Amino acid sequence: MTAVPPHPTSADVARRAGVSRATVSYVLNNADHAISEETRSRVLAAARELQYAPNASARSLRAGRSNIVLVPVPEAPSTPGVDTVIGHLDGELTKRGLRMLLHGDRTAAGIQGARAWAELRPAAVYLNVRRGTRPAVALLRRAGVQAVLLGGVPTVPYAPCVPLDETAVGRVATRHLLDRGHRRLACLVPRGLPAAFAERRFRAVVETAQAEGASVERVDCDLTTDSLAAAVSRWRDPVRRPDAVYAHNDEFAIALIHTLHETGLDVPRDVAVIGSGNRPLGALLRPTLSTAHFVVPDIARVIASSIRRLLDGQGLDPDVATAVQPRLVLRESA
Amino acid sequence: MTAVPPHPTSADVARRAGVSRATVSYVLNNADHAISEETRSRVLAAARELQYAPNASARSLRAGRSNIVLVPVPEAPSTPGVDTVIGHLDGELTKRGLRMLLHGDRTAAGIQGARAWAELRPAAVYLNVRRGTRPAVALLRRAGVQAVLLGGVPTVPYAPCVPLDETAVGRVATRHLLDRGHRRLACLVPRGLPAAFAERRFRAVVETAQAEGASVERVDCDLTTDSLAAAVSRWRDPVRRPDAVYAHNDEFAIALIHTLHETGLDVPRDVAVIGSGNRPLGALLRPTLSTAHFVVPDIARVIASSIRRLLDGQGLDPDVATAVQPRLVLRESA
DNA sequence: GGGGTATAGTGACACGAGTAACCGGATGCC
DNA sequence: GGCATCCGGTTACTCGTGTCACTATACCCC
Repeated sequence: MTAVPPHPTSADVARRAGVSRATVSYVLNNADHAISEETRSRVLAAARELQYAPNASARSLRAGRSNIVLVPVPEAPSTPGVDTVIGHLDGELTKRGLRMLLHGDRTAAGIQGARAWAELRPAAVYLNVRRGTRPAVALLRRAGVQAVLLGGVPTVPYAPCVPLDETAVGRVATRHLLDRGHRRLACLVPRGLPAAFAERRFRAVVETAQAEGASVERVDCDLTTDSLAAAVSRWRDPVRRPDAVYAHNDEFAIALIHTLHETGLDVPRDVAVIGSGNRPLGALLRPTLSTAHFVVPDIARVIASSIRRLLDGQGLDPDVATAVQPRLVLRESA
Repeated sequence: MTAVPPHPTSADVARRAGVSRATVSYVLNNADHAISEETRSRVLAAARELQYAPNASARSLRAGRSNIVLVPVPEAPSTPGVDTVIGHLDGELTKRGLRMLLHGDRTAAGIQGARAWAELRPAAVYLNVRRGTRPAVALLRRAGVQAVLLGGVPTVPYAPCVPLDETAVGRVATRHLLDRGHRRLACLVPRGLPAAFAERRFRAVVETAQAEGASVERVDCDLTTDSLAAAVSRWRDPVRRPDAVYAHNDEFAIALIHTLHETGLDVPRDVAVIGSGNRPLGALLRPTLSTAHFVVPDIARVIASSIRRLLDGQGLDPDVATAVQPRLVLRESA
């Protein structure tokens, strides 16, 4: 391991171009400071030759902020679709001159996490409303974070919020089942996921159903043969069988349909099944899967645009409300 | 939006504790500098009361490096499992006092990307060997990045490398099919993925098979009914039918098995099928799916430990070689 | 020739933290 | 008493950048 020369600084560029460091700075940030075309090009040439890259630490120390948008993400991208939102978000933010950095948020909970994020002095932070408690937001604000944008429900008064409601897919799916005339529903409640997550979505389904006088059987299960078979076996008896099932997501829906077939029940004739997430496999296996899902690119776009607007002193993107509405994809299974 | 007070600095802590800023620094970094127990606790109390969080920019500017491990990730987590490696990696790095930040690498290609990463002056960068060209690594080194660790094959002479070979799962799966006596193989080559990715894995399968005198039919397809059905239809004729198929990954394997059943072919009696990735659904649908996969937690552990060791001036973790070997999960389909 | 103004460029300071060098006082040892 | 040593703490400099305030030259106009 030979000693490597240190990275060139703006002083090196200045020396090489035969000008002062201030001039280099003005040129490279093309500030509106009069600089002759000739020295400008000399500076640019020197920077290129030295492969100069400004030191982000020094820059954000001086500026008091960075161009970083920090996105704390949960350890496992368990929620299907969340990972893809983030993938799209990166591109959208880049278009707007910002740099997205992901940071696992499992390492520090509560206010500890906020403190860790604050250390980076990002320009903006986009995080789940559950993590964005009032003290956490206050801490980030004091740390100089200009835009703290929350995602999720319920919306809170102390920070702007993209009302991205994961339970909405459950509601939309349920409403479709009701529209088709089903009144005896069932809802899978996965054990593997964080309990509160599955629980909330179940409650949304129940509320939607009860408003129409429909019943909802609760089916706790996980993604194993035994678990699903046990749940399904008692549905052989038509009296105990629901008309339709909301399977929480497409993986469970596919597995459920498979298990129903093995039990001798047909989908959708005996039981209708609907999932959520719009996974590719759902369009492929027979019967093809009906599903409710978010329009990921639209959501990513309004989040990025809202962050940019907040940094520029404006409010949320007005398209937020429509972008967060889930869509239905109707195929054979329900 | 009311004006918020700026974030407290170490000077604020010093003022509150009635000591100098240097003392605060010594206490908070518990350097081996004699400080009385009494002032130490006064400083700690002041820091806690002010919710002081050090400014990472200032710290890394002064130190010339940060505790950041930057991991540029491709826009789409195309390789199933790569995303989960990263999830595990975060935890492993945190255990070792490092902070992982993910950065989309689609925004800037080639040396441009390296320059963007260099701006953050991370302590370490872990990136794919394809992105880690010689000039890119040299640039990072000159930018003060202490540890540049590459992942992937081929290994290169100019930087330490974790030889994580995505084609290895294909080889292991193929070897299993050969061991079972299959000599007429087929291999799915997905169109959706980056071409080179699918192509490399296909070639690995071909090489492994030819060494044993077996043939490999190439099946270009994507994850749609039409595409798979077209491929499978000509297999109704036993003369043209392969003994066994490597389906590239578990999603394709599940879809393929489904299509084969609809065509009237049984798995594994008529055709054996093996995937890779060890997805949960594979253990569930009938026939249960055989699959080759990487042991994600082990891989994450050796990567993290190697980064830590490189920062400490040591070499790669000696367990790297064994950790990157893929494992077979044998179930019903092959 | 004096005063105003635009142009091109420089000097110097601040941002927040880490740390080498220094300093006064108490203690120990011959 | 004289010298070294340890303790507890401070002063002052540094990292790389952005930018305010300033200088110097040239030009124009009354």
